[in-house]
Amino acid sequence: MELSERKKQILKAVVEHYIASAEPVGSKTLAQELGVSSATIRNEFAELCDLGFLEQPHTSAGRVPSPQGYRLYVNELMERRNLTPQEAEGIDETLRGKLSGMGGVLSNAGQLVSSIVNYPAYSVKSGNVGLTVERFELIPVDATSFITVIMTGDKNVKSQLQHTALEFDAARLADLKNLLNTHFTGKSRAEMSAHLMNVSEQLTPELFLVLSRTVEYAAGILESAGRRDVETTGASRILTMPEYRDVDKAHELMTFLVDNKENLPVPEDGAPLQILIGPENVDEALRDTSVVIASYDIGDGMRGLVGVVGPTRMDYATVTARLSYFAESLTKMFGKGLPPPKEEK
Amino acid sequence: MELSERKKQILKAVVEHYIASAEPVGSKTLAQELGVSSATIRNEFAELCDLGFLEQPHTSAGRVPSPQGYRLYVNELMERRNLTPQEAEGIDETLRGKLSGMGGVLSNAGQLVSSIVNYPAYSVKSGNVGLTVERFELIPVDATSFITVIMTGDKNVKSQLQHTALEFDAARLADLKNLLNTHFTGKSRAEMSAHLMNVSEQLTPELFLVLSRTVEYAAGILESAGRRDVETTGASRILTMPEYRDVDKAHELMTFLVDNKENLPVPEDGAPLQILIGPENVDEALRDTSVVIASYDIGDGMRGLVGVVGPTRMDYATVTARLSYFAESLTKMFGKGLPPPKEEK
DNA sequence: CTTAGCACTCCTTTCCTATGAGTGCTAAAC
DNA sequence: GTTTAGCACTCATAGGAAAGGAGTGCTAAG
Repeated sequence: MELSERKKQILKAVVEHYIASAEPVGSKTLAQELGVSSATIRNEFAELCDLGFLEQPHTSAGRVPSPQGYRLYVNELMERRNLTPQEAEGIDETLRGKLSGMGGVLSNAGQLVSSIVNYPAYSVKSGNVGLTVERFELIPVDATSFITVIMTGDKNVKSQLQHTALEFDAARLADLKNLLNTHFTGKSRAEMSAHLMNVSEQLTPELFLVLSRTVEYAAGILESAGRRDVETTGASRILTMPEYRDVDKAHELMTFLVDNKENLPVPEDGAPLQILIGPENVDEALRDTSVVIASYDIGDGMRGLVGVVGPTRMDYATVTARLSYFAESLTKMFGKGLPPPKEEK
Repeated sequence: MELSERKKQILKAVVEHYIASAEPVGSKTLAQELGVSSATIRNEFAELCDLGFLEQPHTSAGRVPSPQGYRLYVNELMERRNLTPQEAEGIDETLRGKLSGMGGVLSNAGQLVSSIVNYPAYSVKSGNVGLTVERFELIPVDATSFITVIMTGDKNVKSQLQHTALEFDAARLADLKNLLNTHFTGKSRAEMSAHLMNVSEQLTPELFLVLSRTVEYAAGILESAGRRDVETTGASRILTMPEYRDVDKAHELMTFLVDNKENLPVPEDGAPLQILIGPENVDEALRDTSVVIASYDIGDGMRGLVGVVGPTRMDYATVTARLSYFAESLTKMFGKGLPPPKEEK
């Protein structure tokens, strides 16, 4: 069933007042605003309560939006405002500063978002599970050490100095490199270690040791690339919010954000922006919080993910606007950025 | 002037009770413990107050150690206990787990320490300012891209895929590599950019662009290696401590730990363990906190640094014991670790 | 020098009482 | 039939008084 226009207006007003003040909204406040008497508002309040859009903290208090109320607000009532030029400029500024300053925007995405929206935030590096090594290179350094360079299928390059017990002349190194490139490229971690066993008998123990070191290094790279990494930042921002004046509540959420970050919601579908309100979160610890998640394009068809966590009384309009803008900016940056930052993390 | 033995005992007892309970210690408590009457204790209390080792929150409350009291406790009174086997095992366990699991123990040092001592902690990666590039390597990938490998003076290796507008055959690449190795090794960032200007005229603009990209990449590496990095972890742990039941106080410290981490104390001298108590901290924000800092040997004569932050009522005995053990373990690990972990961060 | 005794301080807790914002309901007005 | 004025009622919050109690400082005796 559809709410009357006035009910919607009232709900919208309640949500917005409550977001701004964190205090239950009374009928008088809205009476002035909507040009009807407080009694009328009260009647509407009562109905909105029955319908489950509003709640009363206690009998003689004002009204507070229920999760369902927020949901309707977010879906239909909220004005999807654009950023003010100042806001946009601020975000651009933040992005520019960090982009040139540090290697990875990606690893800082959470931090950036948190400072942009002023709520705790998290960023997810989705694991690239099918990744394999595309190429091995070995560069001689001195008699007993060489540089291992590994390029993975996603064109990332990692390298490491490797000391050995063996002496390597150019020819032996070339042999080793050949061995690596013929037998250990295009293989998963499991396949690599299986293969390592296969060749173990054809090699001297010393050479085998060197080889397995290199392969382990490669496996480590694949493993870390395959791992889904979640980083949270700005958790302490909740301490400024009235809902977390209670230290225990704050502590609970903060430890969750830090220790259980893997359980933060990561929607699988590709919606550019997703909002989870209160009990819509599966995780018990997020039942009175809302999460806004945006995804952005990293290039190579890969997607990055950033989320914002806050009380259900979150400023959805601002957060969604800013987060969308941020995600779009990032997508643009990766789209046009000539060589996408292959900088090592 | 030297305190009487009994005064020391009393001070010690007060400190230890207060550390355990966070509540002012009364004369009765200690009377039982020391086998004298509460009146005697009170007399001693009064004198210890006059001498500045104890304080009274208010006239009719028990006594609390003053910073000076903690200082004496730490310097003379505290029993530098050894770890219980369980504690040692726990730390070893933590170290082992993280060591094999992740690349850098270093970057996780703060986190490890925080979990070991149960206070917020930080780790400092001291900047290597005089670092230069030791060697450039370029590995052809396809016509218009190659891998840049850079080994720095400290034997760390970083690499990146570089796309160019130019076509590079093996000979040109070798030329470029030569140019890099003859003119841009052993140079500081400033010298590198100066040199870049010098050679700019002898090259085609396209080639110059490629060269400068590579040099910029190198400069970036040196810059990040030269930067002193501080990371804090476990800040939320303060929320369990009675002194931070007050959200505003907690918030103040937490934002300091996160946003001003560069201002966390980094002693220059090489003491293996240093303790800063309350007002001994220069920074205003740390005036009611204590900081315990340990340094450990990374090899190559470099030192790592980890610090623990907590209320002045910190459990110094446990923290120092565990932190020392941790630092020693790390030193040992780096000492014997055959090739010290040159893993890229 | 130690200790029992005692008056005193002052924090903490508890209980009580306004206060007041806000409600639900009824009955009149539009 | 919706809107509104009026009114009794609810209940969280703030303020203040009183009680309780832990701990003190001081004095005088052991």
